[in-house]
Amino acid sequence: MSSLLKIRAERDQMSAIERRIADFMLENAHLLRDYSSQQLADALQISQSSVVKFSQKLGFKGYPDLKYSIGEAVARGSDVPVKTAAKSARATVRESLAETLWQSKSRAEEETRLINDAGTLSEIATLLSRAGRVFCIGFGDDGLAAQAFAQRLALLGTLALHHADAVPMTATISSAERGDVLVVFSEQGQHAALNQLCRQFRERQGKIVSVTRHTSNPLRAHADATLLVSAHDERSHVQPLLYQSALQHLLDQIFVLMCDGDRLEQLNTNLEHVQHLLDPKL
Amino acid sequence: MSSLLKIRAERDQMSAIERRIADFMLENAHLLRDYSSQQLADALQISQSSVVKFSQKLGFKGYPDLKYSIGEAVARGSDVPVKTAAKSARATVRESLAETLWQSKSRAEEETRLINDAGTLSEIATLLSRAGRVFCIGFGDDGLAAQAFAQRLALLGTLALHHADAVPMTATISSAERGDVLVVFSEQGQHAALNQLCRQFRERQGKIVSVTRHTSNPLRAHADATLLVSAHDERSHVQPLLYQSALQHLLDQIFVLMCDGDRLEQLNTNLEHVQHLLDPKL
DNA sequence: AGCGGTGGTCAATAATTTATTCTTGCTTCA
DNA sequence: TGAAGCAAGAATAAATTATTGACCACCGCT
Repeated sequence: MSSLLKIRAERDQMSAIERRIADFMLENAHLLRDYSSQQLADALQISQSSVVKFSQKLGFKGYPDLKYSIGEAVARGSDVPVKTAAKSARATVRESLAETLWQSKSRAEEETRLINDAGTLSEIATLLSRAGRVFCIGFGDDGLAAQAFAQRLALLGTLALHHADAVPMTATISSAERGDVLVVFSEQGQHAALNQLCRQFRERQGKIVSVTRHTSNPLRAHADATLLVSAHDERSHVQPLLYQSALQHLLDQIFVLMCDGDRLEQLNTNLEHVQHLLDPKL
Repeated sequence: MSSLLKIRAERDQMSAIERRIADFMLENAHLLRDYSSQQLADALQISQSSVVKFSQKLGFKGYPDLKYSIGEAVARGSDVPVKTAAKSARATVRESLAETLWQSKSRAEEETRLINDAGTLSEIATLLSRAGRVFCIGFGDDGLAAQAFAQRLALLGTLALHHADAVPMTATISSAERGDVLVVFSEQGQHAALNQLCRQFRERQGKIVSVTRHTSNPLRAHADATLLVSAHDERSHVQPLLYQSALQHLLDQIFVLMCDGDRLEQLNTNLEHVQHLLDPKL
């Protein structure tokens, strides 16, 4: 996996100084060859140990190891595109819109893949498979994702409930018991009401899965398992699209993982019923 | 020039020990990452200084520099192909789920791109931009897509209404007038109630946009403009995911096309408000 | 507001790695 | 034979990197 992508993916979750290091590396990846950890530290006016800790935090043995890895990434050409360099001709933009937008989505997907290890995904899939009931909650766009996910689960024969409002959810949750799972969708993970809800749910012995952006946020801390999304674009109207796409892909993976033997049959039966409902002729 | 090539070229005029170093590096280029000059020397039963001198003789600043360069060469692929049999089968399957699923989505996206020309997309974007009110309707998964789209439009300052039920929609539509647009989401396009609705809407001089799978279906026939989705997978539980993804991408394109000047400002204002709502602290 | 606790930073320093120096031994050629 | 030239290694200097411990800021909680 490209170390540059990894840096990009983790960037959100970094402290100010770490982010400066990350940015420097992303921008000057090809110059890094001539930088020792000390020189890099001097260039950024920070301490050398910060550079080393940065490297280790990303999972490398140390600074030289990270440097080596970046060297590989650059050589491989999987360099992070400097910017989506605002193309001059509007016509060009239009023609390739589908393609460039999809590329952005692909990048977001890859970043997201890097920060959720496969083990966690299957753990969550197992957790949901064995759950008594699954509660999904989220507001705004997150609410729609929650609802869609709940519908998917329902097709698999899992009892899944969804709310886009904290008040009825509070009531519903008061009946939760051991074995139930709460899936909380919150891009920023800052919503006080949701944290409250989690505490309440935890008291009733339920398991909590959080789905948030890859920043440090209170919601993650409360959760038994976390799903993380990374999606970036300087254009404020595009970023939400990328977030939604990466999030959806994550959920889709969970869904696929849950589709085994019995549940798959259940799904097929349900799909057939739905088909009939929509078009009695068939 | 690739450092590996250089080593091979110089090999013939090297001393015995240098040649052993050269051979070791050529054979184990991909393992060199984990060797310090001392370890390499130990492995070859030679002195560490010989390794350093070897590096310098070849024109590198020192051993790390040579190592870095070899890393690049390997990454660039100018090396003997590495065997990738390391991972266990199960782990590989798991890890690649994300990737293969995404590839499937990419395929669906591409198919979909091919059957909707850019012109149609911008026409629809224009239509929606100029619309008085936009009505979105769909059932099941389509309903969620409709809702999400309506929410997006609302953020752009367009008056957008959404229903997942034909009955209230009928009522709402009865107030439709020229300049309004109805966006009908229906994967199969077979739903009688929706056709009914379209007829009613057309009588009131509204424009109709259909969003369906790329089959011949009655809904397409009723529409002024059509969006088509292509998504195929033999696994019944995967196909809906692909459909959803491709559909979403189409809608995202429309959305991006609609984001210009005024509306973009409106969007940013709205996003800010939403941000405040979710996290008053910011 | 106050209070542990956590996490991040830096200066100092330890540890490791790399580079140089200096010595030795070998070969070559006058 | 002996001086020059060169390769290699041991010892050591230099550099780079990694760790430690102290300090501070911030966060969530009471």
